Amino acid sequence: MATSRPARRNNTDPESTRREILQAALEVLAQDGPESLSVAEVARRAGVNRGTAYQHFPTREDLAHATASWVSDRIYQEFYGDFEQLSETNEVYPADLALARLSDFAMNNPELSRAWLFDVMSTQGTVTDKFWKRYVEELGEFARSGYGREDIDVEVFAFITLASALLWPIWVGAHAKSTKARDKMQQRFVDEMMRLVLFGSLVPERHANLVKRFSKGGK
Amino acid sequence: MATSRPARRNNTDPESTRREILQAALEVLAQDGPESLSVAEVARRAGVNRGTAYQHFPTREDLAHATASWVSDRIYQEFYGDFEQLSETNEVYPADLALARLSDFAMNNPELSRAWLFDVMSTQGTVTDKFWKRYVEELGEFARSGYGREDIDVEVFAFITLASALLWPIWVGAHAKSTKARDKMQQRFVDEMMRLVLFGSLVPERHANLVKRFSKGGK
DNA sequence: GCTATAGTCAACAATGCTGTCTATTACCTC
DNA sequence: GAGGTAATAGACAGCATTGTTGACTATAGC
Repeated sequence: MATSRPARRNNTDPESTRREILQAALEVLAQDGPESLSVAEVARRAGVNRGTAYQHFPTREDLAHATASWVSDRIYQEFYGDFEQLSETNEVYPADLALARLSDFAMNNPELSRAWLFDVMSTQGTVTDKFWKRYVEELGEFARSGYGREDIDVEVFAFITLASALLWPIWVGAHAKSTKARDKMQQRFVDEMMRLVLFGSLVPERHANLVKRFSKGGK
Repeated sequence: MATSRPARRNNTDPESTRREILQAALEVLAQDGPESLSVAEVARRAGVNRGTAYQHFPTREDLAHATASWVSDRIYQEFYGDFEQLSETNEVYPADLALARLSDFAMNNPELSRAWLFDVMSTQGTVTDKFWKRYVEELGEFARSGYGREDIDVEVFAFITLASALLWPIWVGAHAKSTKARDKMQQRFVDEMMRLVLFGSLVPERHANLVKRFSKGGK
Protein backbone atom coordinates (compact mmCIF):
# COMPACT_ATOMS: atom_id res chain seq x y z
CA MET A 1 0.00 0.00 0.00
CA ALA A 2 2.38 2.71 -1.14
CA THR A 3 -0.31 5.35 -1.15
CA SER A 4 1.72 7.80 0.94
CA ARG A 5 4.26 10.05 -0.73
CA PRO A 6 8.01 9.49 -0.17
CA ALA A 7 9.25 10.64 3.22
CA ARG A 8 12.57 12.20 2.38
CA ARG A 9 15.11 12.84 5.07
CA ASN A 10 16.67 16.26 4.86
CA ASN A 11 19.04 15.79 7.71
CA THR A 12 20.83 12.86 9.21
CA ASP A 13 22.35 14.58 12.22
CA PRO A 14 19.88 14.69 15.11
CA GLU A 15 21.93 17.24 17.00
CA SER A 16 21.77 19.77 14.20
CA THR A 17 18.04 19.21 13.82
CA ARG A 18 17.64 19.85 17.51
CA ARG A 19 19.58 23.07 17.21
CA GLU A 20 17.51 24.20 14.26
CA ILE A 21 14.34 23.59 16.20
CA LEU A 22 15.68 25.50 19.18
CA GLN A 23 16.81 28.36 16.96
CA ALA A 24 13.35 28.58 15.43
CA ALA A 25 11.84 28.41 18.90
CA LEU A 26 14.06 31.27 19.97
CA GLU A 27 12.83 33.35 17.05
CA VAL A 28 9.22 32.67 17.87
CA LEU A 29 9.85 33.24 21.54
CA ALA A 30 11.57 36.54 20.90
CA GLN A 31 8.72 37.64 18.69
CA ASP A 32 5.65 36.67 20.64
CA GLY A 33 6.70 35.71 24.14
CA PRO A 34 6.77 32.36 25.84
CA GLU A 35 3.01 32.02 26.27
CA SER A 36 2.33 31.96 22.58
CA LEU A 37 5.08 29.56 21.63
CA SER A 38 3.48 26.87 19.49
CA VAL A 39 5.12 23.64 18.41
CA ALA A 40 3.42 23.84 15.05
CA GLU A 41 4.75 27.31 14.34
CA VAL A 42 8.24 26.39 15.48
CA ALA A 43 8.34 23.26 13.32
CA ARG A 44 7.07 25.22 10.35
CA ARG A 45 9.71 27.88 10.80
CA ALA A 46 12.46 25.33 11.33
CA GLY A 47 11.47 23.62 8.09
CA VAL A 48 10.95 20.44 10.02
CA ASN A 49 8.07 18.06 10.35
CA ARG A 50 5.89 18.60 13.36
CA GLY A 51 6.36 14.99 14.37
CA THR A 52 10.11 15.49 14.36
CA ALA A 53 9.76 18.36 16.79
CA TYR A 54 7.67 16.17 19.06
CA GLN A 55 10.38 13.52 18.80
CA HIS A 56 12.91 15.92 20.28
CA PHE A 57 10.59 17.65 22.72
CA PRO A 58 7.70 15.49 23.87
CA THR A 59 5.51 18.39 24.84
CA ARG A 60 5.07 22.08 24.30
CA GLU A 61 6.28 22.79 27.82
CA ASP A 62 9.41 20.74 27.28
CA LEU A 63 10.21 22.77 24.21
CA ALA A 64 9.62 26.00 26.10
CA HIS A 65 11.89 24.99 28.97
CA ALA A 66 14.59 23.65 26.69
CA THR A 67 14.52 26.89 24.75
CA ALA A 68 14.76 29.04 27.86
CA SER A 69 17.69 27.06 29.13
CA TRP A 70 19.33 27.14 25.71
CA VAL A 71 18.92 30.91 25.62
CA SER A 72 20.56 31.22 29.00
CA ASP A 73 23.50 29.11 27.86
CA ARG A 74 23.88 30.98 24.61
CA ILE A 75 23.89 34.35 26.32
CA TYR A 76 26.50 33.13 28.72
CA GLN A 77 28.63 31.75 25.90
CA GLU A 78 28.28 34.80 23.70
CA PHE A 79 29.11 37.05 26.58
CA TYR A 80 31.67 35.23 28.67
CA GLY A 81 32.61 32.22 26.56
CA ASP A 82 35.33 33.63 24.37
CA PHE A 83 37.30 35.47 26.97
CA GLU A 84 37.38 32.96 29.75
CA GLN A 85 41.13 32.91 29.55
CA LEU A 86 41.43 36.67 29.70
CA SER A 87 39.74 36.92 33.06
CA GLU A 88 42.50 34.81 34.58
CA THR A 89 45.25 37.24 33.69
CA ASN A 90 43.29 40.44 33.97
CA GLU A 91 42.06 41.20 37.44
CA VAL A 92 39.29 43.62 36.68
CA TYR A 93 37.71 44.33 33.33
CA PRO A 94 37.69 48.10 32.74
CA ALA A 95 34.32 49.72 33.32
CA ASP A 96 33.99 51.43 29.96
CA LEU A 97 34.90 48.28 28.04
CA ALA A 98 32.50 46.17 30.06
CA LEU A 99 29.67 48.56 29.35
CA ALA A 100 30.53 48.81 25.67
CA ARG A 101 30.64 45.05 25.50
CA LEU A 102 27.27 44.69 27.15
CA SER A 103 25.68 47.29 24.93
CA ASP A 104 27.26 45.77 21.87
CA PHE A 105 26.00 42.36 22.76
CA ALA A 106 22.49 43.63 23.28
CA MET A 107 22.51 45.52 19.99
CA ASN A 108 23.75 42.53 18.03
CA ASN A 109 21.56 39.97 19.72
CA PRO A 110 18.12 41.48 20.02
CA GLU A 111 16.51 38.05 19.91
CA LEU A 112 18.50 36.75 22.83
CA SER A 113 17.86 39.99 24.67
CA ARG A 114 14.15 39.77 24.09
CA ALA A 115 14.05 36.15 25.13
CA TRP A 116 15.97 36.93 28.30
CA LEU A 117 13.67 39.80 29.15
CA PHE A 118 10.60 37.69 28.54
CA ASP A 119 12.09 35.19 30.91
CA VAL A 120 12.60 37.87 33.53
CA MET A 121 9.03 38.98 33.06
CA SER A 122 7.63 35.49 33.28
CA THR A 123 6.01 35.03 36.63
CA GLN A 124 8.07 31.95 37.32
CA GLY A 125 11.34 33.81 37.79
CA THR A 126 14.58 32.19 36.79
CA VAL A 127 16.88 32.58 39.75
CA THR A 128 19.23 29.98 38.39
CA ASP A 129 20.44 32.04 35.49
CA LYS A 130 24.15 31.46 34.95
CA PHE A 131 24.60 34.71 33.10
CA TRP A 132 22.96 36.78 35.81
CA LYS A 133 25.01 35.19 38.56
CA ARG A 134 28.29 35.75 36.78
CA TYR A 135 27.36 39.32 35.96
CA VAL A 136 26.53 40.13 39.57
CA GLU A 137 29.70 38.42 40.70
CA GLU A 138 31.94 40.44 38.41
CA LEU A 139 30.20 43.66 39.38
CA GLY A 140 30.81 42.79 43.02
CA GLU A 141 34.49 42.29 42.38
CA PHE A 142 34.59 45.59 40.59
CA ALA A 143 32.96 47.35 43.53
CA ARG A 144 35.47 45.85 45.93
CA SER A 145 38.44 46.50 43.68
CA GLY A 146 38.64 50.18 44.47
CA TYR A 147 37.65 51.21 40.96
CA GLY A 148 33.99 51.15 41.82
CA ARG A 149 32.30 52.75 44.80
CA GLU A 150 32.04 50.43 47.74
CA ASP A 151 28.53 51.44 48.75
CA ILE A 152 26.94 50.08 45.58
CA ASP A 153 24.02 47.72 46.07
CA VAL A 154 25.46 45.30 43.60
CA GLU A 155 22.34 43.32 42.78
CA VAL A 156 20.21 46.36 42.21
CA PHE A 157 22.86 48.10 40.18
CA ALA A 158 23.40 44.96 38.12
CA PHE A 159 19.70 44.80 37.47
CA ILE A 160 19.47 48.43 36.42
CA THR A 161 22.33 48.19 33.96
CA LEU A 162 21.32 44.83 32.55
CA ALA A 163 17.65 45.60 32.18
CA SER A 164 18.15 48.93 30.50
CA ALA A 165 21.02 47.76 28.31
CA LEU A 166 19.08 44.79 27.01
CA LEU A 167 15.82 46.64 26.61
CA TRP A 168 17.31 49.68 24.92
CA PRO A 169 18.03 48.09 21.53
CA ILE A 170 14.49 46.77 21.39
CA TRP A 171 13.06 50.19 22.10
CA VAL A 172 15.47 51.66 19.58
CA GLY A 173 14.76 49.02 16.99
CA ALA A 174 11.14 50.05 17.03
CA HIS A 175 11.88 53.74 16.64
CA ALA A 176 14.96 53.91 14.43
CA LYS A 177 14.95 52.07 11.15
CA SER A 178 18.33 52.50 9.52
CA THR A 179 21.49 50.80 10.75
CA LYS A 180 23.18 54.15 11.00
CA ALA A 181 20.47 55.54 13.23
CA ARG A 182 20.66 52.48 15.43
CA ASP A 183 24.43 52.80 15.79
CA LYS A 184 23.99 56.35 16.87
CA MET A 185 21.39 55.34 19.42
CA GLN A 186 23.72 52.72 20.81
CA GLN A 187 26.44 55.31 21.20
CA ARG A 188 24.02 57.59 22.99
CA PHE A 189 23.19 54.83 25.42
CA VAL A 190 26.80 54.03 26.20
CA ASP A 191 27.68 57.69 26.59
CA GLU A 192 24.78 58.47 28.88
CA MET A 193 25.40 55.38 30.97
CA MET A 194 29.07 56.30 31.31
CA ARG A 195 28.14 59.84 32.20
CA LEU A 196 25.73 58.49 34.78
CA VAL A 197 28.14 56.11 36.50
CA LEU A 198 30.87 58.75 36.45
CA PHE A 199 28.99 61.80 37.65
CA GLY A 200 25.42 60.88 38.55
CA SER A 201 22.56 63.04 37.38
CA LEU A 202 21.94 65.48 40.21
CA VAL A 203 23.90 68.59 41.03
CA PRO A 204 25.19 67.86 44.56
CA GLU A 205 25.27 71.48 45.67
CA ARG A 206 21.54 71.73 45.09
CA HIS A 207 20.82 68.56 47.04
CA ALA A 208 22.81 68.98 50.23
CA ASN A 209 20.20 67.18 52.32
CA LEU A 210 20.17 64.19 50.00
CA VAL A 211 23.94 64.05 49.84
CA LYS A 212 24.02 63.99 53.59
CA ARG A 213 21.30 61.36 53.84
CA PHE A 214 22.87 58.98 51.35
CA SER A 215 26.48 59.40 52.41
CA LYS A 216 28.03 56.57 54.41
CA GLY A 217 24.71 54.77 54.50
CA GLY A 218 23.37 56.95 57.30
CA LYS A 219 19.63 57.03 57.58
CA MET B 1 -39.86 27.91 19.79
CA ALA B 2 -38.56 28.80 23.23
CA THR B 3 -35.91 26.14 23.23
CA SER B 4 -33.11 28.58 24.01
CA ARG B 5 -32.53 29.64 27.59
CA PRO B 6 -33.43 33.20 28.66
CA ALA B 7 -30.77 35.73 27.76
CA ARG B 8 -30.70 37.77 30.93
CA ARG B 9 -29.01 41.09 30.93
CA ASN B 10 -26.74 41.43 33.90
CA ASN B 11 -25.76 44.92 33.13
CA THR B 12 -27.53 47.78 31.53
CA ASP B 13 -24.71 50.24 31.40
CA PRO B 14 -22.58 49.60 28.33
CA GLU B 15 -19.79 51.84 29.55
CA SER B 16 -19.25 49.80 32.68
CA THR B 17 -19.31 46.60 30.63
CA ARG B 18 -16.68 48.07 28.39
CA ARG B 19 -14.52 48.95 31.36
CA GLU B 20 -14.87 45.49 32.81
CA ILE B 21 -13.81 43.95 29.55
CA LEU B 22 -10.83 46.26 29.33
CA GLN B 23 -9.85 45.53 32.91
CA ALA B 24 -9.96 41.81 32.22
CA ALA B 25 -7.99 42.36 29.03
CA LEU B 26 -5.37 44.22 31.02
CA GLU B 27 -5.05 41.30 33.41
CA VAL B 28 -4.63 38.82 30.60
CA LEU B 29 -2.26 41.13 28.78
CA ALA B 30 -0.12 41.59 31.87
CA GLN B 31 0.02 37.87 32.42
CA ASP B 32 0.75 36.51 29.00
CA GLY B 33 1.68 39.35 26.71
CA PRO B 34 -0.19 40.91 23.83
CA GLU B 35 0.29 38.05 21.39
CA SER B 36 -1.65 35.60 23.49
CA LEU B 37 -4.51 37.89 24.31
CA SER B 38 -7.68 35.99 23.46
CA VAL B 39 -11.16 37.43 23.33
CA ALA B 40 -12.57 34.22 24.78
CA GLU B 41 -10.29 34.32 27.81
CA VAL B 42 -10.96 38.00 28.37
CA ALA B 43 -14.72 37.56 28.17
CA ARG B 44 -14.57 34.62 30.54
CA ARG B 45 -12.55 36.58 33.05
CA ALA B 46 -14.79 39.62 32.73
CA GLY B 47 -17.82 37.45 33.41
CA VAL B 48 -19.31 38.57 30.15
CA ASN B 49 -20.53 36.76 27.12
CA ARG B 50 -18.07 36.44 24.32
CA GLY B 51 -20.54 37.96 21.93
CA THR B 52 -20.76 41.02 24.13
CA ALA B 53 -17.04 41.47 23.91
CA TYR B 54 -17.26 41.26 20.14
CA GLN B 55 -19.96 43.90 20.20
CA HIS B 56 -17.66 46.32 21.96
CA PHE B 57 -14.54 45.31 20.07
CA PRO B 58 -15.30 43.90 16.62
CA THR B 59 -12.07 41.98 16.37
CA ARG B 60 -9.26 40.63 18.50
CA GLU B 61 -6.93 43.30 17.19
CA ASP B 62 -9.37 46.04 18.08
CA LEU B 63 -9.51 44.77 21.63
CA ALA B 64 -5.72 44.64 21.80
CA HIS B 65 -5.33 48.19 20.56
CA ALA B 66 -8.08 49.52 22.76
CA THR B 67 -6.47 47.86 25.75
CA ALA B 68 -3.03 49.25 24.95
CA SER B 69 -4.41 52.73 24.60
CA TRP B 70 -6.44 52.33 27.78
CA VAL B 71 -3.33 51.21 29.62
CA SER B 72 -1.47 54.25 28.42
CA ASP B 73 -4.26 56.52 29.64
CA ARG B 74 -4.53 54.80 32.98
CA ILE B 75 -0.82 55.03 33.62
CA TYR B 76 -0.92 58.69 32.79
CA GLN B 77 -3.88 59.25 35.08
CA GLU B 78 -2.51 57.24 37.95
CA PHE B 79 0.79 58.98 37.66
CA TYR B 80 0.06 62.53 36.70
CA GLY B 81 -3.70 62.80 37.02
CA ASP B 82 -4.13 63.59 40.67
CA PHE B 83 -1.52 66.25 40.96
CA GLU B 84 -2.10 68.24 37.86
CA GLN B 85 -2.78 71.31 39.95
CA LEU B 86 0.35 70.90 41.99
CA SER B 87 2.61 71.17 39.00
CA GLU B 88 1.30 74.66 38.35
CA THR B 89 2.42 76.04 41.68
CA ASN B 90 5.52 73.97 42.13
CA GLU B 91 8.19 74.60 39.55
CA VAL B 92 10.20 71.42 39.84
CA TYR B 93 9.23 68.23 41.58
CA PRO B 94 12.05 67.20 43.95
CA ALA B 95 14.21 64.38 42.62
CA ASP B 96 13.87 62.04 45.56
CA LEU B 97 10.10 62.41 45.69
CA ALA B 98 9.78 61.85 41.95
CA LEU B 99 11.80 58.68 42.16
CA ALA B 100 9.92 57.43 45.20
CA ARG B 101 6.68 58.15 43.42
CA LEU B 102 7.75 56.28 40.32
CA SER B 103 8.96 53.31 42.29
CA ASP B 104 5.82 53.32 44.37
CA PHE B 105 3.64 53.42 41.34
CA ALA B 106 5.49 50.48 39.78
CA MET B 107 5.29 48.46 42.97
CA ASN B 108 1.56 49.05 43.39
CA ASN B 109 0.64 48.62 39.74
CA PRO B 110 2.56 45.62 38.49
CA GLU B 111 -0.13 44.91 35.92
CA LEU B 112 0.10 48.32 34.36
CA SER B 113 3.88 48.08 34.50
CA ARG B 114 3.91 44.74 32.78
CA ALA B 115 1.49 45.91 30.15
CA TRP B 116 3.58 48.98 29.47
CA LEU B 117 6.74 46.93 29.20
CA PHE B 118 5.10 44.46 26.86
CA ASP B 119 4.09 47.40 24.77
CA VAL B 120 7.66 48.66 24.70
CA MET B 121 8.84 45.21 23.72
CA SER B 122 6.27 44.84 20.99
CA THR B 123 7.91 45.31 17.64
CA GLN B 124 5.42 47.99 16.67
CA GLY B 125 6.73 50.59 19.06
CA THR B 126 4.41 53.09 20.65
CA VAL B 127 5.96 56.44 20.05
CA THR B 128 2.74 58.21 20.85
CA ASP B 129 2.71 57.32 24.50
CA LYS B 130 1.42 60.26 26.53
CA PHE B 131 3.03 59.06 29.71
CA TRP B 132 6.46 58.70 28.13
CA LYS B 133 6.29 62.15 26.55
CA ARG B 134 5.33 63.84 29.78
CA TYR B 135 8.00 61.96 31.69
CA VAL B 136 10.73 63.00 29.27
CA GLU B 137 9.44 66.53 29.33
CA GLU B 138 9.58 66.84 33.09
CA LEU B 139 13.02 65.29 33.21
CA GLY B 140 14.15 67.83 30.66
CA GLU B 141 12.87 70.67 32.80
CA PHE B 142 14.64 69.20 35.76
CA ALA B 143 17.92 69.03 33.86
CA ARG B 144 17.58 72.66 32.81
CA SER B 145 16.48 73.83 36.24
CA GLY B 146 19.91 73.69 37.77
CA TYR B 147 19.02 70.85 40.08
CA GLY B 148 19.99 68.26 37.54
CA ARG B 149 23.17 68.11 35.49
CA GLU B 150 22.85 69.88 32.19
CA ASP B 151 24.75 67.30 30.17
CA ILE B 152 22.17 64.59 30.70
CA ASP B 153 20.88 62.86 27.59
CA VAL B 154 17.32 63.22 28.75
CA GLU B 155 15.69 60.58 26.57
CA VAL B 156 18.23 57.92 27.40
CA PHE B 157 18.20 58.74 31.08
CA ALA B 158 14.42 58.70 31.10
CA PHE B 159 14.46 55.33 29.47
CA ILE B 160 16.97 53.89 31.93
CA THR B 161 15.03 55.03 34.97
CA LEU B 162 11.63 54.10 33.62
CA ALA B 163 12.60 50.71 32.30
CA SER B 164 14.40 49.62 35.43
CA ALA B 165 11.85 51.10 37.82
CA LEU B 166 8.95 49.38 36.08
CA LEU B 167 10.76 46.10 35.55
CA TRP B 168 12.16 45.87 39.05
CA PRO B 169 8.91 45.00 40.88
CA ILE B 170 8.28 42.24 38.38
CA TRP B 171 11.70 40.78 38.94
CA VAL B 172 11.22 41.19 42.67
CA GLY B 173 7.73 39.74 42.63
CA ALA B 174 9.14 36.56 41.20
CA HIS B 175 11.88 36.29 43.80
CA ALA B 176 10.36 37.65 46.99
CA LYS B 177 7.08 36.27 48.19
CA SER B 178 6.08 38.18 51.31
CA THR B 179 4.88 41.76 51.28
CA LYS B 180 7.55 42.67 53.76
CA ALA B 181 10.30 41.30 51.58
CA ARG B 182 8.91 43.20 48.61
CA ASP B 183 8.81 46.45 50.56
CA LYS B 184 12.41 45.97 51.48
CA MET B 185 13.32 45.33 47.87
CA GLN B 186 11.54 48.49 46.82
CA GLN B 187 13.51 50.46 49.37
CA ARG B 188 16.72 48.94 48.07
CA PHE B 189 15.86 50.05 44.57
CA VAL B 190 15.07 53.60 45.56
CA ASP B 191 18.20 53.85 47.68
CA GLU B 192 20.48 52.48 45.02
CA MET B 193 18.94 54.66 42.36
CA MET B 194 19.35 57.74 44.57
CA ARG B 195 22.91 56.76 45.33
CA LEU B 196 23.52 56.35 41.62
CA VAL B 197 22.11 59.69 40.53
CA LEU B 198 23.88 61.43 43.38
CA PHE B 199 27.34 59.93 43.18
CA GLY B 200 27.57 57.59 40.20
CA SER B 201 29.19 54.20 40.55
CA LEU B 202 32.80 54.70 39.62
CA VAL B 203 35.54 56.17 41.76
CA PRO B 204 36.63 59.21 39.73
CA GLU B 205 40.23 59.19 40.94
CA ARG B 206 40.70 55.74 39.46
CA HIS B 207 39.21 56.77 36.11
CA ALA B 208 40.97 60.01 35.28
CA ASN B 209 40.97 59.26 31.56
CA LEU B 210 37.24 58.60 31.51
CA VAL B 211 36.47 61.67 33.56
CA LYS B 212 38.43 63.70 31.06
CA ARG B 213 36.78 62.06 28.09
CA PHE B 214 33.25 62.54 29.32
CA SER B 215 33.60 66.01 30.78
CA LYS B 216 32.11 68.88 28.80
CA GLY B 217 31.17 66.54 25.98
CA GLY B 218 34.72 66.41 24.62
CA LYS B 219 35.34 63.42 22.43
C1' DG C 1 -49.07 51.21 27.02
C1' DC C 2 -46.41 50.09 22.63
C1' DT C 3 -42.62 49.86 19.89
C1' DA C 4 -37.89 50.63 18.34
C1' DT C 5 -33.42 49.86 19.58
C1' DA C 6 -29.28 49.11 22.03
C1' DG C 7 -27.19 45.59 24.89
C1' DT C 8 -26.66 40.90 25.77
C1' DC C 9 -26.59 36.06 24.99
C1' DA C 10 -26.38 31.09 22.97
C1' DA C 11 -25.33 28.38 19.18
C1' DC C 12 -22.78 27.53 14.79
C1' DA C 13 -19.13 26.76 11.35
C1' DA C 14 -14.37 27.21 10.31
C1' DT C 15 -9.88 27.00 11.68
C1' DG C 16 -5.60 25.94 14.39
C1' DC C 17 -3.03 23.60 17.74
C1' DT C 18 -1.92 19.53 20.65
C1' DG C 19 -0.60 15.02 21.35
C1' DT C 20 -0.54 10.42 19.45
C1' DC C 21 -0.18 6.89 16.09
C1' DT C 22 1.06 4.27 11.85
C1' DA C 23 3.34 3.64 7.55
C1' DT C 24 7.32 4.94 4.89
C1' DT C 25 11.89 6.44 3.43
C1' DA C 26 16.73 7.42 3.96
C1' DC C 27 21.11 6.89 6.19
C1' DC C 28 24.74 4.67 9.08
C1' DT C 29 27.03 0.78 11.23
C1' DC C 30 28.14 -3.87 11.72
C1' DG D 1 22.66 -7.00 3.32
C1' DA D 2 20.47 -6.65 8.27
C1' DG D 3 19.12 -3.75 11.87
C1' DG D 4 18.77 0.39 14.21
C1' DT D 5 18.22 5.44 13.98
C1' DA D 6 16.36 9.92 12.14
C1' DA D 7 13.14 11.98 9.72
C1' DT D 8 8.65 12.55 6.86
C1' DA D 9 3.74 12.15 5.58
C1' DG D 10 -0.68 11.69 6.93
C1' DA D 11 -4.50 11.01 9.80
C1' DC D 12 -7.17 11.30 14.18
C1' DA D 13 -9.77 13.05 18.34
C1' DG D 14 -10.09 16.65 21.58
C1' DC D 15 -10.09 21.12 22.54
C1' DA D 16 -9.77 26.36 22.14
C1' DT D 17 -10.36 30.28 19.51
C1' DT D 18 -12.36 33.30 15.96
C1' DG D 19 -16.14 35.67 13.78
C1' DT D 20 -21.02 35.54 12.56
C1' DT D 21 -25.84 35.18 13.18
C1' DG D 22 -30.26 34.96 15.14
C1' DA D 23 -32.81 35.24 19.30
C1' DC D 24 -33.80 37.49 23.53
C1' DT D 25 -34.47 41.46 27.02
C1' DA D 26 -34.36 45.90 29.31
C1' DT D 27 -34.90 50.56 28.58
C1' DA D 28 -36.15 54.96 26.23
C1' DG D 29 -39.14 57.60 23.24
C1' DC D 30 -43.66 58.15 21.45
